[in-house]
Amino acid sequence: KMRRAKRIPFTEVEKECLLKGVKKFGVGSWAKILDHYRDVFQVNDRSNVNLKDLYRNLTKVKAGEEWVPRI
Amino acid sequence: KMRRAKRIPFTEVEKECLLKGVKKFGVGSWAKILDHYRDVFQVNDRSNVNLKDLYRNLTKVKAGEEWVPRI
DNA sequence: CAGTAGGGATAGGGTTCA
DNA sequence: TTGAACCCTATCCCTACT
Repeated sequence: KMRRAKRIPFTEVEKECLLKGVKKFGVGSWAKILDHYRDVFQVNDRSNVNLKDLYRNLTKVKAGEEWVPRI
Repeated sequence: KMRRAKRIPFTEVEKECLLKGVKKFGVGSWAKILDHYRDVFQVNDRSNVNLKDLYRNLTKVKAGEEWVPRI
């Protein structure tokens, strides 16, 4: 099974589409969000699991940081 | 999170096991290598991340040094 | 089989200190 | 100042479950 050759950081556009998608379809609807913004996410070959991971990262409380609701 | 009390240089045995492990399991299979040679790496409490860092140091091109394939 | 959740592993930039 | 060892964490993978 092939691993990705290298890590591809998410772009600001990808992050914005993910957050808009969560507003539109709800948390956990990764496949729906991926399809709705497929033109954006296909560029870097993102999967529904990638979107789940990005959301987890965007919403997690960083060390020594106050919690702020994200969506 | 606890920082290590002191820096522990890698032994020659540790370096040999790492390079053998890379031949056996491939670059990036740090957890597998750690487990296969656990008797060696447990001595100084090495982690999979430690092995990744060691490999990076062993294979990196030093200043003013010609590049030589390492594995 | 497709999808999601959560734990775990890896990659690569950063940091420390001798 | 360089470099070996160590840290940080975004990204990616594995597996159980539905």
